[in-house]
Amino acid sequence: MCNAVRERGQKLMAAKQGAFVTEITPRSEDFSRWYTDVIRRAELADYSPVKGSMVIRPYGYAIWELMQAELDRRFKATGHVNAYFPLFIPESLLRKEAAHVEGFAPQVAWVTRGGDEDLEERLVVRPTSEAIIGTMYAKWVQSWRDLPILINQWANVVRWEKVTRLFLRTTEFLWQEGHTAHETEAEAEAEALRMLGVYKEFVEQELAMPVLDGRKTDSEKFAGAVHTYSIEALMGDGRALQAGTSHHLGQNFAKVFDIKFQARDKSVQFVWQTSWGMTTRLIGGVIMVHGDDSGLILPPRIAPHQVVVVPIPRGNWRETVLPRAQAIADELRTAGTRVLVDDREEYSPGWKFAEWELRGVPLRLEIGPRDIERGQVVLVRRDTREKLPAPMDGLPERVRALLATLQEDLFERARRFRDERTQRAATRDAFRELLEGRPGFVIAPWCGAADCEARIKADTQATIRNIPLDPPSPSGPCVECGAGGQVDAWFAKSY
RNA sequence: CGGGGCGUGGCUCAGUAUGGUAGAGCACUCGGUUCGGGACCGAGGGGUCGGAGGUUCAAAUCCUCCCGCCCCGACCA
Repeated sequence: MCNAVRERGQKLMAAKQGAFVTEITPRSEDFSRWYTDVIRRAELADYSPVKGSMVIRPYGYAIWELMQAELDRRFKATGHVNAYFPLFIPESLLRKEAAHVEGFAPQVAWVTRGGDEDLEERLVVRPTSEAIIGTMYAKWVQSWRDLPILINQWANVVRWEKVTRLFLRTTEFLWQEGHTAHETEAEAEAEALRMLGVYKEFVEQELAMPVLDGRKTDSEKFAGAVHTYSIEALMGDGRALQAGTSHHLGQNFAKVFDIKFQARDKSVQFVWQTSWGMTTRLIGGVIMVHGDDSGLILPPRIAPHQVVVVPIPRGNWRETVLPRAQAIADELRTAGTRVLVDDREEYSPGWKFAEWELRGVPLRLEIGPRDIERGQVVLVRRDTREKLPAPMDGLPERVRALLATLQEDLFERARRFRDERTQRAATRDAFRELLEGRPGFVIAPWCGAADCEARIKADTQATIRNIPLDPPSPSGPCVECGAGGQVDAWFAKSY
């Protein structure tokens, strides 16, 4: 109660001091609350009556659609095709791969009844689709000529999570899962790495989120994989977020699902497989990497509205200002920019400024009678709040250039933050100090033993996020046990 | 799943120690004046207090059980 009173007091103070938005908890005060406040106030998502499950609202879904389009384009460009497999998987199929079941069993939702009859065999609601897809691949592959199979699926999956958070971990979530089958181990390995590269490029280019690409340790890899690659991003509170994973499955699933083919040398072989996925969690990542105390900041490339036009009503503005605003919007649209004209009369311009900042629109375009006299508009960047008067002539080009700059600047800012929060530790004590002082990535030599990894996790909560591809030689002995270091690993507390 | 916190109009909360039948601000509706950083005046609508039991003449308030959300830990995208 005391807290509530104090908080309200602080919010009022903030308002008096000229802060623009007072309806969300400041990021520095309580990062978690800030995160959920932003999501709800920006209308990205809402809690649903189903425990652990959320509703993705139109504005949030529009972001997902833009991500989907960009990812899908990249999948097609690398020769993949989309298909759809069933939501339900017979228990017996899931059980075939021992490590796989073991990994997923605690998170699986079961269907035991259909209508008014008990099922003869229980079904699981897919937590991932290796089992059902492997079963189908066994039917489709006879010869080396049938390979590779490069299929992607856009779907929902269910994992019975104990603790859920909007976007980051919900019982049901949306994702994309690629499942490929190849003739050789080298080909599968190349595919796993290629898709990791696609993910990195996508996240950095479209989401302006710098990521570290690397390999997971054995204890962190996907259940049933030979090895797992991931890209890891650093959130605004210094915790890491796994933004995408790509697995080399070897022949583990091929052997249990019997996916065989006649090879070029006429021998019968098992296929080599990969799988890779990205989820709606990325939306949570975008919020936590770019957002500020005023709310969301969306990278232009995934912003549902890249520009919001706010006409300033004054005098007979409906005859003068509004038509100009509409004309400018049309011009921008023709040039390929996503524009919204906020012509609502029930809200003041100031209210609209705050509202669209909260919703993360990258660029605001103000146009009023004064501007029209001068043949200009006022552009305002969401990230820096800079006000930039711009002549009406050549506006589409100016806006496009500004959006591109903003996209780059967001990436640069995030990269600088990540770099500032990435430190090296050579000793056990230094490692612990760094983690407690300024949360972020800590690079430290590791001997490769699962024990050391587990011990570090147990007393610092930090895990090895991944080990960079082509790691340099270790910088010293293992931070935990002092034995010869094998690699420099990237540690962090994570979501 | 363990520890802690919280559920009262759409939102933020007051009211709960001392039971007497629900209030504020914001939001919303209508009318008018406004509008270059969350405008103002006037008139309205809306809650049975997370749910179910119980105690009592009387329960938001006391008791029991259940549910949900948030935060911190063990598991995961």
